[in-house]
Amino acid sequence: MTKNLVIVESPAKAKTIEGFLGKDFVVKSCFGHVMDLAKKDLGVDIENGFLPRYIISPEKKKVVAELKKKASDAEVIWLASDEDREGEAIAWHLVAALDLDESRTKRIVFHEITKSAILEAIENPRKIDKNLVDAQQARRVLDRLVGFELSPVLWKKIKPSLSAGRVQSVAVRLIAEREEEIRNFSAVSSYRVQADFILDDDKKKSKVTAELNKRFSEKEEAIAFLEKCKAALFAVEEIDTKPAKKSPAPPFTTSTLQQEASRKLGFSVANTMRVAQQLYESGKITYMRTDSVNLSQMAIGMAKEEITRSFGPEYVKTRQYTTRTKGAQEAHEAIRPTYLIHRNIEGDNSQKRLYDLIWKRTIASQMSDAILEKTNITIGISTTKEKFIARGEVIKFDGFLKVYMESKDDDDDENQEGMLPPVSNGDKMIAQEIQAQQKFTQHLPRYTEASLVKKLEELGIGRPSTYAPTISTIQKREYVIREDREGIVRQYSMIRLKGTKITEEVKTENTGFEKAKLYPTDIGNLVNSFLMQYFVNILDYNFTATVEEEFDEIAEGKLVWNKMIHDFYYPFHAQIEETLETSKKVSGEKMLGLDPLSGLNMYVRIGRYGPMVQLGETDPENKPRFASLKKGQSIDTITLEEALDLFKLPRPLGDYEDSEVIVSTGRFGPYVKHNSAFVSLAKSDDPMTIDLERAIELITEKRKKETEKTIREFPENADMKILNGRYGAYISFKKQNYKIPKSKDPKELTLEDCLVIVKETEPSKPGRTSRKKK
DNA sequence: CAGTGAGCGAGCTTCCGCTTGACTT
Repeated sequence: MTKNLVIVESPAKAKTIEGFLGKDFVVKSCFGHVMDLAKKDLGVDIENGFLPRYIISPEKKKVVAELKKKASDAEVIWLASDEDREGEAIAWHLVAALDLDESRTKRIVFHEITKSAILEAIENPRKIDKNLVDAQQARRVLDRLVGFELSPVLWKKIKPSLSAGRVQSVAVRLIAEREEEIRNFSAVSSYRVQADFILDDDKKKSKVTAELNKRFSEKEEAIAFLEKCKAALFAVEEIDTKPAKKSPAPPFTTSTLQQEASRKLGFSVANTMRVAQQLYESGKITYMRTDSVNLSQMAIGMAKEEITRSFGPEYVKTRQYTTRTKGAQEAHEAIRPTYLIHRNIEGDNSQKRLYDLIWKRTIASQMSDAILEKTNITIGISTTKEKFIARGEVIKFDGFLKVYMESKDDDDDENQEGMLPPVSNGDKMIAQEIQAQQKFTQHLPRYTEASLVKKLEELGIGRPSTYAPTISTIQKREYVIREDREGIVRQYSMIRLKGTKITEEVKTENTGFEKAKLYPTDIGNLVNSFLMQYFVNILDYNFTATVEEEFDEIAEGKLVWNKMIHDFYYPFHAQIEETLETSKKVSGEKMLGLDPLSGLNMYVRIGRYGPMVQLGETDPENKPRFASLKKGQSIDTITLEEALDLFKLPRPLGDYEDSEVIVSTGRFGPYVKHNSAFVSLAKSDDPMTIDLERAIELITEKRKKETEKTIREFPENADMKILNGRYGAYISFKKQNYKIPKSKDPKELTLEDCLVIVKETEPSKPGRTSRKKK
């Protein structure tokens, strides 16, 4: 008999809390939401006041059954889900799913996982806040209505299986629009002038690098300036020294952790979350999905101690940060080490590196400001009114910089500011060399996964638990692709004045190289422009912020949730109907030109299976030829020549073992076909240029792998095989696969052993990756 | 797994936000 059953969302949290409470308490977790709208139809009864049709989520049936059993023999059930609208809804769903009666059900909340916080929560139970639940219902129903009415429009007007939603469609819009801006950008160049001086009277001949306070747009102006410098005298005219300070960044939230792990460690958003989850589950950090920068008093106390011990009391400056993020719900603490005293942890390399980052960020957030001194030295030129400026920065007290410095997205540090030598007004300077270098303006940077998360968070779109899944959805739908792209080589000119000689040199630089950046695909662009044309209100960057305000009103009891949904739905639904009626099917079709050989028209468009080219008209008499675009090609940029190349496949390479070898490209990329066997080409192979020799090499390799795949065969029974797969050895029998018990050595198994295993074990179910049956 | 792309029509796809395992050939 359990006296008290406490239900929290996360199992790791359950374990911790159980330790704080006495033996009269059992703590279990419900693993997040247990109920959701039915997936069939809309899951919402529109005619009946938008009544949601809830079901217990199929994957939660087991959890619910277990909790129900535990609850039935508990005296009091404490619902301790998070204190935000999703958490409130979870508590409410638990009441329904577990069939709890009000008299023995209590709702409690806490913001930090400490004994005192939990005990205090137990002392102050409350009832479920129905207004907050209603705000969640409004959020849920709105997302369902938008997603499930918008997506089918895309199926009809563009292509099946596409998706649209309040969050993902805005994410795609951001990327598509940024690419558009970059396409329209044209770089403008100007000449930046820098001089290397030495101090004339100084014995050490100290060096000073200074930049001219003016850039020249034309090369002639830069040369004219250098001409004036030939006979000029340079002297210090002004020294301006002023104090400055730098403050540490607040502790990590999900979004800032993803950004810093991306910049400092090169982690993808998904990888960061996976590693953080591992750290959380082993008790090393606090919860990793949070929008709060808040640290508990206990954590601040630990930080103070740790900083005093490691760096001295002058390095301590405790701070309580306030969350400014739009729509933040702050159900958790910031992400921090559970015990700041643990400087290092056990674990794999990724875990150690991410932990180190979290430790440093947390500690730094409670450290003193860095005190700096910034100095500007103005150097006059006797022959002209322009000035050279030398900038210096000296750290007087390092403070938090001893531990941690936040990275920036654009880290092209051109002016590294360091120490300047001591100078006085009037000091003479000698110019060793003056360079005018042609510089180009830069377009806005493309989004990385992490900088997209940052932007979404700024717009108040998405939640800590959905940033990583959203990023993966828009890539899975092939709206967006993450890739590296080569830069281009560009020429720039460098004009130097040394002594009295001016020389000009044309140099080259590589520009525009991109690493792991997000690009819109053809489908992404097409879907985005369609949605922008017909549903600009949903794609509006302020749409979420506006509905969030209404959700807040619902939570405050000032607005009835289904009234809000009613007011949103009917105009929106009319828009859907109108679009279905008036808009044409779109494919982004363009004519590229004429095939010089056949005289047929070449078109490029989005087909049922993605971007494609079509040679000839759609005509039942003379069917056109089709070909898919290759990876990396786009309907925006493909040329007629490239399109013609696509029809050069399949290409016969010659004969091998008396049958023809053909190279072509299919659903899964380029391949070589020989007899009825297919071999995929390597990344480095090009189907247009591959020769017979290389193709035979690929075929032989594949055959070798095939033989290695078989561990054992039995002459007595051809159906029975022991094969080596991705997850180790397994038994294959009559097209079914069976696991081999860990206790058995696959090499030692006899045919009899195998037959026993086949008879006694269930065949492995085909995985999610296998093709669906038609 | 492997050269699809017409048109018909069945039946399917799809949202966001909370949580982790179960499982893959």
